[in-house]
This record gives sequence, C-alpha cells and structure tokens, in this order.
Amino acid sequence: MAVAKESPPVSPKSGVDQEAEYRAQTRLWLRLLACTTLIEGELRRRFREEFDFTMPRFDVLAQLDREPSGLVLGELPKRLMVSAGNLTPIVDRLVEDGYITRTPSNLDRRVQIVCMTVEGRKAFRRMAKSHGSWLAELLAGFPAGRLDGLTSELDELKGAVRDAMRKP
Amino acid sequence: MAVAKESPPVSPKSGVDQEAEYRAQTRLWLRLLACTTLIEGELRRRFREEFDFTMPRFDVLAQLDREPSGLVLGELPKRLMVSAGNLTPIVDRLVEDGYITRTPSNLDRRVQIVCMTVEGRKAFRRMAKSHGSWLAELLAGFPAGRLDGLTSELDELKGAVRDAMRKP
DNA sequence: CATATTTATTTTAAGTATAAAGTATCAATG
DNA sequence: CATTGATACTTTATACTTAAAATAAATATG
Repeated sequence: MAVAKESPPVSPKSGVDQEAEYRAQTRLWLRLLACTTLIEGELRRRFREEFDFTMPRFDVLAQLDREPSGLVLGELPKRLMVSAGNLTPIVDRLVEDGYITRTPSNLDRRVQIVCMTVEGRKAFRRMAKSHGSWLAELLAGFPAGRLDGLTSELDELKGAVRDAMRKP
Repeated sequence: MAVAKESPPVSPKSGVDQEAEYRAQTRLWLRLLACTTLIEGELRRRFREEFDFTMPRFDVLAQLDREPSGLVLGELPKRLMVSAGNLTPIVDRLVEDGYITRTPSNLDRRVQIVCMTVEGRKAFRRMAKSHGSWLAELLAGFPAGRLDGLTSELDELKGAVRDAMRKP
C-alpha cells in the first residue's frame, strides 16, 4: 500500500521537487552561516577584550601546543585552512611577542621550524581555558544529549561537501 | 530498574560529566566552523572566478533585491550582521560600478537611501542563479530528506546562543 | 533658544583573507 | 655541472573585518 505516494527513488527530479530542494539547501546554508558568525563574533570579541588576542593567533598556538618539538611552518596553512601568505605576518607577530620561535632548518634552508616558547605555552593554556568556558556558556542552552548527534550530522555534511569539491 | 545508572536530573554536574560536555561542545564548534569555512571558501572562489564579485557585495544586492523602493542604509548592517564602518566602502564600490544608487533622504539629511538599479537587478539575478546551483552541487551528497531536520537543529542552536548572549 | 544627547554615517587603525607574483633553495636531469 | 623544475616561504595588491573616533544632523532638555 501507499505505492502512489512514494517519490521516485532516482533522478530526474520534477521541477517542483528540485525547487523545494534548492530552497531547503539555501535555508540550511544560511542557518549554518548564521550560527558560525554568531559564535565566532562573540568568541573573537571576548578574546580581544580579555586577552587582546585574535583567533587566528590563538589557532596557531593551539596547533603548536600539541607539538613539543615544533612544527614545520608549511604544516600550519594545511591544518588551519589558511593561505600561506596570510600566515607570515601572523607568525611574525607571535615571534615578535615572544610566544613562539622560528628557526631555519639545518637540513633544508628553505624550511622554517616554529615552536612554542615556555611563556607562549603558559599564555595559551590560560586562553584555552577561557575559550572552553565561553563556548560552554554560549552552548549551555542546547541540550547536551544532542551535541554528538548534531556533530555527526555536520560531519556527514562536511564529507559530502568535500566529495563534491574533489570530483570536478 | 536501572536506577543507579541514571544521572542526576539537575546540576551540579560531576567533574567528569562536565569535562565530557566541554569536549562535545568543542567538537561541535569545530565541526560547525569547518563546514562553514569549506562552503564559504568554495562559494567565494566561484564568485570571484565567474563574476569577479565578492560575497559581501552579493549579500548587499540580495537584501536590496527584495526592496523595490530601496532601503535605509542603516538597515543593511543590522540585516547582514556586518558593522556599519565595514559597509561604507562596499556600498561605495557598488554605487561606483552602477549596481545601486545612494540618495540622501529629504526628511532627514543624515539618512541615505540605497536602491538597486535596473542593471544591478539584472546582474544580481544572474549571480543568484549560479549561487543556487553551486550550493546544490556542493550539498548534493547530503540526503535531501534530512536537510530540514538539520536546519531545525541549527535553528535551535542559534536560538540558544542568542539567549546566552542576551542574558549577561 | 542654547546646550546636551542621540542617531546616522564616515574615517581611521590594526588585523585578516586570498591570489598571484617573486625569491631562494633544493633536487633531478642531461 | 648547468639547466630545469619543484618546493618553501614572502611580498604585493586588493578587499573585508571590527572597534573606536570623528563628523554631522536631528531631537530633547533646561
């Protein structure tokens, strides 16, 4: 029963369905953008107010925190989805302010190795703690039991988008 | 049965639970950011390549497209979640390129009214069409039947974050 | 009506973003 | 060993981003 109500399992979709799907996709994208903008803006504001620090700088420290022996500079753009040209002045500033060091490799003089300093690590830990509690504060109203479910959905979305970008 | 396994219905949470929730929240935030960055980057790239246009400019046109009689300039920062100072040069460029007009109000000489031109509207329609199909292409791998569900979850998340930001 | 406050917008300063061109170094080939 | 190509990084040009100060016009208050 209920055979007639089933939509065809494969393409081609009717114009109406296609339009509805377009709209649903646009809604999803706008919501995604709104959530991210909202949270990102608030986190950035607090970083600035509390620590006079920016998120890109924090992101770099976060990567280095897990690498006691430092990281090849070229690894950072890959991990942070940031362009290399963009990274140069950020790293410059972090070095200048004493959070990290940048030393040329002996084996390959093109390569630079960046490494967190002791003070850098200390500052990072302090900021990371605040970051965590800010996030907890912002997300407190969302049911804890559904955090993981939403995360998996987004994981799937990310995978789908990545696949779509790889193909053509 | 299974009484002992139930977690207490209200706070205070145990340290372990609190830590687990922190991690889940952080995971969600990182995933959210990754999805948005991925899609946004790709859309921006295509806008640039196909139309030599940026997304903020497109966003302004999108707002004006629905307002045949134009919009008070001050409305745009509110709708687009963009600072006013940021908008000025964007509007400047759009006026310069003939997509919109900016005319001072007769009633209040502080106020400017921005309005799409005929060519602006034409250009916008063309770009909006591409935008829609790019998005469809990127999201094609995500099951259509779950678009709305994910959108509602994000809606709820957005509401929760907004509430958290309003309170303190 | 003069002064004070608010509101709309612009300007400025510092920083972030990409793309694309440039420089330096390394590796591979003839 | 000179040339060619690839790699690591920096520089440049252009644009976006916010916060905060500045300007200018309207409104409110004494």
